[in-house]
Amino acid sequence: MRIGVLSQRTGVPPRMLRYYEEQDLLHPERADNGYRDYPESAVRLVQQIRGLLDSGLTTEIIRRILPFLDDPSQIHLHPQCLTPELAALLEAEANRLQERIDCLSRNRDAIHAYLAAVRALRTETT
Amino acid sequence: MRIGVLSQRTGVPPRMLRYYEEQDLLHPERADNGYRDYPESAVRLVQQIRGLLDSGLTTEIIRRILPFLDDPSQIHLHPQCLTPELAALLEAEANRLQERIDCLSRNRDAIHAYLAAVRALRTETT
DNA sequence: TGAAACCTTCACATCAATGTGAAGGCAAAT
DNA sequence: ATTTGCCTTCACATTGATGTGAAGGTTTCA
Repeated sequence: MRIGVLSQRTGVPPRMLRYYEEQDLLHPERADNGYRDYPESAVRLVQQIRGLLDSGLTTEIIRRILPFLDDPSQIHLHPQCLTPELAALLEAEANRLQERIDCLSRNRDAIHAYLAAVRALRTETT
Repeated sequence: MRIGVLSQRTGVPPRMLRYYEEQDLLHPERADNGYRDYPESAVRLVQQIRGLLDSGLTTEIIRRILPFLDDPSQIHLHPQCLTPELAALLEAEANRLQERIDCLSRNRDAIHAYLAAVRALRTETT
């Protein structure tokens, strides 16, 4: 699929898709005329990249962990590919994700608690 | 406490503490000589702001939800203060936090799954 | 009193992510 | 075949969060 179609299906402007490619997050094939040719799986991939970017991860970190996220080909799944350094990096990234999750969860809970408290007050005084 | 102390205790440079004030996230008192004077509670507040910023929230959104997050004085806790519009805004923000949480959780799980799979392979072939 | 270490404001620089426009080639349809 | 719309690259602008430095006042302590 071409860049315009992928853009429409993901809501991400073509300019950004080219930028993600420049950042080594996408690697579309090229047609004979030089046009980018994305596989069907690119739709989910772009959505995943967007979600991670929106969650405050930088393209550099995304580039590093992306190869290990729901990779269907599992080409990396050879034990000798998981050096201790790489394992440590992945653990560290997972921990940083967890920190963000905890932070967001706390604040989500605080918002809900506030709403619940006000509503309780309202019914109480009705 | 003065800005240098708060900076040391939070790891956030003074420049940023002044920026957060400019963005209406912090409101320190001023001493006679014009120096900023932060209360003890500012330490936790700054940590909370940092967590939210790191999680991809913008200062504008943080400014809007901050008054409702673990506010001990509960000065906002009057039912008539919670207009339907404000309630909707808070609900919407909570939902956006939830989306981020889900996205980060999925990717954290994917990393863990990858590590577990490689480790299983390793023991299997040992 | 003077030096060191803080504070103030102002201003300009940087960095990542994104917007936008120009100049030109390709493709599908009337 | 020409228009219309998409594609290409190149390049400069913007925005939000930061870094950094200048110029000057304050506090502390020797």
